[in-house]
Amino acid sequence: METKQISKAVIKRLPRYYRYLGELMEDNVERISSNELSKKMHTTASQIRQDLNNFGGFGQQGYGYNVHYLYTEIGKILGLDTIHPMIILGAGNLGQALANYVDFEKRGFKLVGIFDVNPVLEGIAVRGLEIQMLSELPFFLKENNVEIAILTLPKNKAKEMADILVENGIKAIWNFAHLDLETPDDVIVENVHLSESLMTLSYNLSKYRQEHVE
Amino acid sequence: METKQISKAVIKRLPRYYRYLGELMEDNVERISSNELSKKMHTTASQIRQDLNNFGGFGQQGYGYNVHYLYTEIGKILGLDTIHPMIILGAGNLGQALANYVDFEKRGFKLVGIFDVNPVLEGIAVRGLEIQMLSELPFFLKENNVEIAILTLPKNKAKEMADILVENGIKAIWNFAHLDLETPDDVIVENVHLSESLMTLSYNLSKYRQEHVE
DNA sequence: TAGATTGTTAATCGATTAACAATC
DNA sequence: TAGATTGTTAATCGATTAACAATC
Repeated sequence: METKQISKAVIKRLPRYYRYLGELMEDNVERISSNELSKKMHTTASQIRQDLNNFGGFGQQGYGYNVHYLYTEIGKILGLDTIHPMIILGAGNLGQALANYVDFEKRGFKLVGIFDVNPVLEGIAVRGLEIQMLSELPFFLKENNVEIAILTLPKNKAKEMADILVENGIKAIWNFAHLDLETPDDVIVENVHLSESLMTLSYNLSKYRQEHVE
Repeated sequence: METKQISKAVIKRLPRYYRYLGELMEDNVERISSNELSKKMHTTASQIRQDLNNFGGFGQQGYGYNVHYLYTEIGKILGLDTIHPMIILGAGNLGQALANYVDFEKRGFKLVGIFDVNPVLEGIAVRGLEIQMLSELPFFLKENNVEIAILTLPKNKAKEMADILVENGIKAIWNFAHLDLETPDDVIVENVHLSESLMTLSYNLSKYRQEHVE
């Protein structure tokens, strides 16, 4: 089944809509118009309507959007209505931080394994899971249903492990390593390049200084 | 001084150029053409030349770009040639993980303070810095030169602290909290919304499944 | 019904790619 | 010099915004 191609820009905005709708629900707001929402989100009503209409007509003329309904629908679109078993490769500071993110489990992202190379870490429990050695990974992948692998290993190790993940049929990698993974087309890679984000901040700061101090 | 407006898309790509050029330097590559680089980076030579020419003519006809020179110049553009004193607000898992990121210090991002609300953490050393109480933050900001504040606090606390940061003249916030900070125009906010990144991955996974399994 | 607001088409704006003259 | 490759202008493509008929 081939679905209509939806632009990356739209997809990147969906989680933000989801977040705002969640907040509206917390505030017991029942319905909202694209215009009101656009003001809250500092965007245009037109963009909101265009974005949502990629997925269906969730609103009603003269009424707007039902907050709860829209929240649920966007949740479905984002795949938050199913459980996603995840493993973490790299039990360093970042790996452990991600393991302890409560929000993820709430949204269906369920941690089922955590791995590292460092023998010192073996057996230490993180969020109720004992850290395993990366050498056990291929066996683990064959025995367990894993959807998403989180890569928080150093560059070289990350590259090596990505190959093993692909060989064992993993189709989604959340990559925190400072490299672009070379994976087949059917493997989904979502990168979080923290240092690049910090450099962007640094750029904006420098530019601001140049424009205002001199 | 008003500089020509450079699009966000271009700026977001700069750190990636910087990373690739760094790798080329490690491999002792002296010069590279936009065409070669475009193949490595899976982009177009045209885009590379356009991007770079926003900042100046770094190349030479018939020769290409000198890797070391271009690396240095992009570093300067990104503000990596100066020291940026940073503080971390929130000494939880993520805060500590970021504190221990070796790469940051290498690029001039120098951690000078780490804060939390939890009294249990007070005085515990992270990367040689004792965790301080957030109540001491305003005083600390008055006494010390701080450029960047890293926010790894929960939502509510983050909102509150952002106001204190702004009041005390902080001009750059690296925000990991799950909210959009409402700050004055002259405050630069760079968001890292991890859960939104994970949802994007989840969306792509769901879409892939729909297109291929059914 | 009248007013509000969507869904959707058309217009505009911006970003990417192509092309090529300039020049090393 | 001839070949290579940039810097830059022009063409294309895509995304955002505006407008408005449809309809609740």
